[in-house]
Amino acid sequence: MGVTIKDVARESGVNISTVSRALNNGYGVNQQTREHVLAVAVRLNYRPNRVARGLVTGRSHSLALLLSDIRNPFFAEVARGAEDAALAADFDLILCNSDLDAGKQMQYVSSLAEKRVDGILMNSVAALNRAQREQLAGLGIPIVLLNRSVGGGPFSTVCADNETGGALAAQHLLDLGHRAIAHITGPRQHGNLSDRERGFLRTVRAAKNRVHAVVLRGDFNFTGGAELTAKVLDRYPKVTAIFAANDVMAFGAARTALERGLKIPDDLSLVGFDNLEFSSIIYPPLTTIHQPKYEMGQAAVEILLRLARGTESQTPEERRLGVKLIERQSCRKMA
Amino acid sequence: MGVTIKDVARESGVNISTVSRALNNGYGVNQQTREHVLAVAVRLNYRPNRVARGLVTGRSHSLALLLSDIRNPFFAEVARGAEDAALAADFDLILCNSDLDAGKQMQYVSSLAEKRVDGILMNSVAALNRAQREQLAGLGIPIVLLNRSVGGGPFSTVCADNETGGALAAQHLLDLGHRAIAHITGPRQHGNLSDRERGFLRTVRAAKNRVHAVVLRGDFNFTGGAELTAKVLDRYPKVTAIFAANDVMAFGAARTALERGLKIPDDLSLVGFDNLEFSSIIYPPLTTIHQPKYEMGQAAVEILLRLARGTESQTPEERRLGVKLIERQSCRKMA
DNA sequence: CTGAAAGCGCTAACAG
DNA sequence: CTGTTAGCGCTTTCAG
Repeated sequence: MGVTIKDVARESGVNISTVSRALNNGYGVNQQTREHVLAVAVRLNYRPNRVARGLVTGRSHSLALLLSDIRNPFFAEVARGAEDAALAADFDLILCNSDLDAGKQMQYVSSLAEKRVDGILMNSVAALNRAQREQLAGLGIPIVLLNRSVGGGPFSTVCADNETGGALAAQHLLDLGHRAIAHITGPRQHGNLSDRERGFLRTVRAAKNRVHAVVLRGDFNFTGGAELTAKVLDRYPKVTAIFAANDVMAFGAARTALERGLKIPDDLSLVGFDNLEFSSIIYPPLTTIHQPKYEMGQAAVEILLRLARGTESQTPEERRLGVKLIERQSCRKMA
Repeated sequence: MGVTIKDVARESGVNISTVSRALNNGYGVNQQTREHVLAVAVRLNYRPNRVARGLVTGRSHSLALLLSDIRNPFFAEVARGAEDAALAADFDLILCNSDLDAGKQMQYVSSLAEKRVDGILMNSVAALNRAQREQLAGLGIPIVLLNRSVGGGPFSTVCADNETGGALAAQHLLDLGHRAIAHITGPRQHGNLSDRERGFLRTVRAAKNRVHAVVLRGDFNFTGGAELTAKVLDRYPKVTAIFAANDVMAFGAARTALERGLKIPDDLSLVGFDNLEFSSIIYPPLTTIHQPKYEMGQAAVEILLRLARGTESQTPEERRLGVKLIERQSCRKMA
């Protein structure tokens, strides 16, 4: 099982090093010889053993994508962007689901280090203690953090402009004439969510007319969205619009509205965040802030590749990608 | 960057082969020596280079998952099952998005072969010509095909019991008293879909009472579902229930119903297939046939691992996993 | 331009 | 139980 470079060398009557050169660099070898070698390689159906190559070059030509769960459509989109970028550079991508478990995460990283991956793209990183951060940094493997708004210390980061997104959502609702708006979101510690909140509040407070804004926190999932919306409806009957910190919460909000017989957007306007594919399928199609998920995965891999190519660890890069409002049919214009 | 087995050997005053044994098999080495070596390894923060190991053992301890697009939630779920199973065996999983492009697919396979992956899990395989099939088989890498109902020739297969699923859907609607049912589905060539259709038709024809059944074909996506439903409504006004060949089509069907002012389930009953996470989030929650997606990924990896472990290519295995009806709120009982 | 030789880090006989 | 010795398949000096 396996025709090696030796076979090709023997068969074409040259030395293995010549075969190697002919197959790789290309230069430093006679055009004729090269063509001959190539022909033989094809005839023999030779496939270079990348493992062997990796052993000598020290690089495996593979990257890893560490995320909490690929079933989350947000991550699936990021993963696709990352994989496409990796493929374009002829790298492959190892998928790791960490479930946000710090232990599992470190175990993955450790195993990836043994495999000599050329870089790791970490999304939804579990909180790391100092020792773990240092362990990561000490690995000598390029790492880029996705969706970490705070500086990644020694690591490069990629994230969306969450604050602007929050501002965009608020401004849209303001423009539509809403004067009592609720923002339903997750816990304070969540960096991205609090950035969105900050943008939202900043904008609302800067409004000319007096605007009532209220922020409610809960789980940032479907159920959380549904429950928080119920609270909003109960406690703040004057609210005419809800800005959900992500699309899934918005779906929950829509469910609660429906169950209470409220029509969206007639009785309640709704804005989400993420622009998941599903937000256009749900009814009514959701107005939301688009996050360039695919591009984030792509950008992260590009940075990783640059880092991996570089001889020494370069200065970390922080890339912030733009967001935009996608107007669909979940918001109404107030009288 | 890189403490090797040599360093550990020198530092602990034994030969590298002893270190290797201490770290791997465990047996054939004095308990004391082993502990000492292990301690030194830890102290030096030694991580074995798996690439080097792979070169000599001939196995890379990694599998590949080839699918059309990870953004499809169905595949994401399969991928999660596969990754969990791989992780449990300490293998890692390389993600490949082929977009159902035969060329891209073969290119991936070829590259994976160069990397010496220990097995390939192929989902949504592009149609392969004879030469390609042979090329695949000739690679000597274990391959399992997912979602291929027809025998995979030399390959093992894993798929859900689609025919039973179709039957289950039909029976449910029949039990509810529906007597005019439409099945909206994809092209005839699609093996899984035609299995579902067969189960559906078989059951409907076996019904005691006379039942009108009609099958319409189109794209098996959201738009297709929406368009086919419009056709059904226009051409077959007596239809009281639609069985969509997959959930996404059912979502399209729901959209059309909504746009025409029809209420589900009051005016139209709807059954899907797949049980995507979203089918419980949409309104009304969709009654559907559950496909064990996670388990399919898991099973495929288990077979792959068994194949990879085996010395010689064993006889291919065909695994068919059970499906079940998930009753939610998109169907009504007829008078 | 090409060949010879060293060696990447590790495992696996084979001796002892 | 432990050390010696070959390589795994390839790249990469270093000569020629």
